[in-house]
Amino acid sequence: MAPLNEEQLNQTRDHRREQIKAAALEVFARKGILGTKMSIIAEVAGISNGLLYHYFKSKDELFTSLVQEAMDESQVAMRSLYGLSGTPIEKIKVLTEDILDESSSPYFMLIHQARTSEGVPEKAKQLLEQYSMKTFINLLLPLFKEGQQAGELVEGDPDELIACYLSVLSGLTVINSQGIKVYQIPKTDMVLRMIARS
Amino acid sequence: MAPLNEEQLNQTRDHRREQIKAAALEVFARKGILGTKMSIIAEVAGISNGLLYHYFKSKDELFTSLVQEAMDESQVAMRSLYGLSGTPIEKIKVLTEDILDESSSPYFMLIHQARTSEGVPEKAKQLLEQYSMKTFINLLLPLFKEGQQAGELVEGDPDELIACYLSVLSGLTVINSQGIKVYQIPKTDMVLRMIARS
Amino acid sequence: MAPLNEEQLNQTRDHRREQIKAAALEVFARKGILGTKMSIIAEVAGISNGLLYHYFKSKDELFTSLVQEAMDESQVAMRSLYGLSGTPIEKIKVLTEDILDESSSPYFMLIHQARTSEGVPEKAKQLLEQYSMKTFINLLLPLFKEGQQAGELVEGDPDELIACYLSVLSGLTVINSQGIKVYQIPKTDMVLRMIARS
Amino acid sequence: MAPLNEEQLNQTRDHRREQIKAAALEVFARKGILGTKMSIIAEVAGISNGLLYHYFKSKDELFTSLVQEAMDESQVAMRSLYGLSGTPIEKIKVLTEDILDESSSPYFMLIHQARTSEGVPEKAKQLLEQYSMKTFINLLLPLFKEGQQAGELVEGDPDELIACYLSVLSGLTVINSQGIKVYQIPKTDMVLRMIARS
DNA sequence: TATGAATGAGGTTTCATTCAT
DNA sequence: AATGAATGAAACCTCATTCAT
Repeated sequence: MAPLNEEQLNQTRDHRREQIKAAALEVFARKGILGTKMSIIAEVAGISNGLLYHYFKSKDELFTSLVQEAMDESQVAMRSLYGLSGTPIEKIKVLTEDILDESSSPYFMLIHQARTSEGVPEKAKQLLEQYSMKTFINLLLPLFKEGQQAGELVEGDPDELIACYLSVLSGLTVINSQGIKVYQIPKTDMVLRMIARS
Repeated sequence: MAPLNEEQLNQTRDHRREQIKAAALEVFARKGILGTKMSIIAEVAGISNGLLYHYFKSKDELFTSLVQEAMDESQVAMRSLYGLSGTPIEKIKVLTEDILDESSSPYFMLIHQARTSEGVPEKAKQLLEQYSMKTFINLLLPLFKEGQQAGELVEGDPDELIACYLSVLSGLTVINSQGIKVYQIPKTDMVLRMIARS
Repeated sequence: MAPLNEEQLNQTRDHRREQIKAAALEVFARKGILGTKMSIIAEVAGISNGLLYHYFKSKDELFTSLVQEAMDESQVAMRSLYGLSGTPIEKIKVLTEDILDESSSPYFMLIHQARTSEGVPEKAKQLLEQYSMKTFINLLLPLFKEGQQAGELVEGDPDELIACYLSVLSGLTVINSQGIKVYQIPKTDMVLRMIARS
Repeated sequence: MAPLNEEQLNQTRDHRREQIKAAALEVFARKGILGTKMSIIAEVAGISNGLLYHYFKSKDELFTSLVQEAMDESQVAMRSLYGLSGTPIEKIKVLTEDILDESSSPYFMLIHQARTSEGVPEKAKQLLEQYSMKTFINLLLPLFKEGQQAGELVEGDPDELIACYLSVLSGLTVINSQGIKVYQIPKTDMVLRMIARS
């Protein structure tokens, strides 16, 4: 008599949630919170306006949950570097390309939006403060230190080095998207030059 | 109390316009178009809400006129480099510090906002397309070429070099503001390393 | 497992209807029409949202059918007084206690809600007009007249007496519920004093 | 050059506020919070929807400020009794008529709505708890005690007496409005009988 | 010119009701 | 019969812009 078994339901629900999150991520990352209308997200997700609120309590909650996810994913990406083979600088290159790659960058762009835009919900701001920058710096610290010892990276306070490197990438990430086709440049090498010893 | 003569009136009028523009620049640069309310601009300018509309037809017009001005000022700043004494890389350093300096950066930030934000009026977008990037590149081209010939800058297509350099600065500009005190880093040197020959 | 026969099906159906009505009565009586969400009724009834609509076409219909039932029950309660032994004032006391008793009052509260709240469906209003007050007055008229003749009740137009008495009870009913524990007062005696001859 | 002097402005503003409050009081008192649409208040006040928000931050704030005012006014009405000449029961009769009089009752109705309806803002609830009932009881306590000593009122705990008396009036107040023309009865005398010694 | 009240279009959110399974 | 996802109308609220003075 039950219309759908529990597993099927959960599957559908999870699928919908992902579908909505994917749509929201795309739009939020590109347009920021204020530039994003819930109706657009609904449209992109191919669902009705009201259904959004079946899955997320509010625009703020949706945005915040994406920020949370973005932070997690970013950390995973950074942690995974240590599993790769290669010299420190090579690993950093992988990370850089990953961030600058449009297809994977929405998460980084979202974080950028959350950091630099107006209208970001308080909770998202707290997430950023808790996790961000310092956390990322700590994650990359061993890698950069190793790079410095190997003489691959420039000297100086590694914390500052990483912070600056991430800031530049964060900025470039946005420039890179937006449909702004400034120039298709091999940016990776240039960014690396900031931190690489010649 | 004799009524003001025409010149005085014009002076007052111009003064008001500048006053409004200064306020608007500050707010737009920090909060973007969508994050900026006309009422806030009025408040910062110390005038009433309605008076804004005596001087600027609309929010869009106000924003666009600021973008125009920002482009002009940026060009002036770049052109003025050629009047300085010093090697190319030294001149580029001056420009970089100028851009990264918070107090002078609102214009650069505004341009960044205009390039990367949602809700930018069509006319402002056209301005950006007309003038921007290519124009700036052309302005800096002699300087960068000179730098390459002098062996101070890395080799490669100078257009790409400049575009990338400006993109990074554009991104950093926003990071730099926003009260985001991520880290107080001597960014200038690091940014320069992207383009400087070791 | 043999399929259920028709009678069993009907029984199930009726049972469900009662289950829903009981839930709805409780919630409507406490929160009024506008304060009551269909989803809450479903939850209280322990069924799904959609199933409500298999048994009742709409919120309005559900509410209206409850009002109908409440009217009927109230009349039954009043009619049953005549079967009791005791003096008129004693019977009225029984009725009063019955109405003020929280556990039995939902029906009276519902009628109160229907009379005094916004958003009451037209059909429920018609029911109230058709049946209410005048009907109740007529039901109680013999009792009150008898009481007056016995010198137990104050004199005056018995219709007015009853109307006022019921109005007061109606008002108290709501005060009494709502979790408003203003004061635990032996209200019955005081209310009776309004109509009882000293 | 100033368009209107400050006094004129304040006058206009105050007038508007009162106009809005009057409209809101009327509608809230009759329909409760949930039954009242901001657009209706605007319509009744003869202004645009948006202007409401120029004067009151939200529906909740508007409602709450009215509740505050209603509490104040009620207290004033009760305090003023002590300035009247006459016996205690005569003063209580004045109060009763005042409350039951339709024209002055909106305030009492609003308080009733705030006490008994769903959707009442938290702040309004706090106001009710702070001030209500106990405060009113204390205000009337001397009067009722005096009445008891004079043998005009029935005996018993005066707190309970007052609480019950006010509850009945509160309930009647709503019945009385709503366009429910149940019966035009001389209710005052009947209500008084609840508390008056014969 | 200058003010701040006033308007109204448009965005967010809720919830009765319908639909697919 | 039963479920819970899905829809869409309608309410609240914001803010660019206009208006009366």
